[in-house]
Amino acid sequence: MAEPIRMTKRDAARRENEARILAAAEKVFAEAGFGGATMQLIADMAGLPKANLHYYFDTKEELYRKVVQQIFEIWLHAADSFDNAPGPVEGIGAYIDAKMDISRHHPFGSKVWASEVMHGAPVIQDYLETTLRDWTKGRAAVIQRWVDEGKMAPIDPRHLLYMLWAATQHYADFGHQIETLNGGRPLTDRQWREAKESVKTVILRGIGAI
Amino acid sequence: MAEPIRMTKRDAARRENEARILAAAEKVFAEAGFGGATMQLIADMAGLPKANLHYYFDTKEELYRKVVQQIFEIWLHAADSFDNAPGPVEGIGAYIDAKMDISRHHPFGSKVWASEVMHGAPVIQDYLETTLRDWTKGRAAVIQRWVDEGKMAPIDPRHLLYMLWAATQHYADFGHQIETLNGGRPLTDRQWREAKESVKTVILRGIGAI
DNA sequence: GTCTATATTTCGATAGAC
DNA sequence: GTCTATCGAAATATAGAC
Repeated sequence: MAEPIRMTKRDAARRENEARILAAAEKVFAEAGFGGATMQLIADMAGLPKANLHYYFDTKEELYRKVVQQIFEIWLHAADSFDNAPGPVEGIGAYIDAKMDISRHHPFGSKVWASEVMHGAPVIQDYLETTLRDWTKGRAAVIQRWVDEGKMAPIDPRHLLYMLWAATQHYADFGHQIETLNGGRPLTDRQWREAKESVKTVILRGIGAI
Repeated sequence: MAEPIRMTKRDAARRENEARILAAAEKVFAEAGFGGATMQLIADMAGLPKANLHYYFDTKEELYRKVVQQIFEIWLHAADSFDNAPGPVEGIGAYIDAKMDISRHHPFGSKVWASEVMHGAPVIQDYLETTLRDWTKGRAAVIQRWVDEGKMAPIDPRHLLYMLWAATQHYADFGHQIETLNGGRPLTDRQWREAKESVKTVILRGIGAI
């Protein structure tokens, strides 16, 4: 009779510990890279003995893989803003907003993703070739339709998508450089709004949508 | 009497070995990150015994530092295209051309730079705070002048610079992703030209310069 | 200047008591 | 499930013959 309750408690502890470890791992992997990250650093940041990490995640690589998968999900959700939009002003505008918000609130995830891709995507190559390829194909078709409908200038949809990814993720991946050039201070709320507006204005006017 | 010649030969050998090591190190650091790179890998790629690396560069960190400095010089030279331009179309257009060429021909350097900044610039923080800060201030002033002269729309010069860096370097740093989305094949000459034109068109129209 | 062999350290992973 | 102690592998760095 006590079993269900004990299982629930145990499961709750497991979930919490896993979440703590994943959050710590995301930060450490982002700041030190996969090779520079150590299980000891992650354990210290999670407030757990190193051996416990190996209890929840067999190997360092498995832990890293989970972190990258987590990030990938976040990227995919940003695409929702893109859908069901009547035209590029709403669709691309909302997408930029969503991506900029992610850069601000998930900078570690963005960096881990960037690092993974820069090193040749040794862990998530299959995602690139399946999920991301399909996603890109679909969005490129939407953009092409907007071009055909005369709602924006004729731009290669692929290169436009790359520009959107580049411009938005830059604020996370190169956040340290931006902060340094900002006098060593993080961007304020106001500056983040200005950044968003700058990106949206240049892109939307650049594709002839406004 | 023979000394000068022997010194010259020795110096030539030294320079060639250093260059070989630096080229190999740039590639390995780019592909594996600082932590993932090993002196053995670099030595193998340079075709030298591992101990020789320590003869030319005392520590792994010193070798890495030299690689990053080399890259920094390349970035600075790209700024020449930006100067002495009558307006944004010529200045920013030439800058985009130069940065895109660097992304194509120095992808490893770009990745090492990106990785260094992403990890908080532990090695080149002083460069960010001096050389890069001054450089950015100067270019931002030029852009602001163009705005004041009515040659382009009122855009925050900082955010425009970030967009230029982001859009151009993305083709190096995320080259693997772009290649995967291109059917697993590197961009052709034609596709590189299209990429350049896309970036230039969107940016220059986006800032109201064309 | 070059290279082999090795010292020293660090890290990922595990064993085993609790 | 948790934690201490430790193993074994791998990496940086160096010693010393040539």
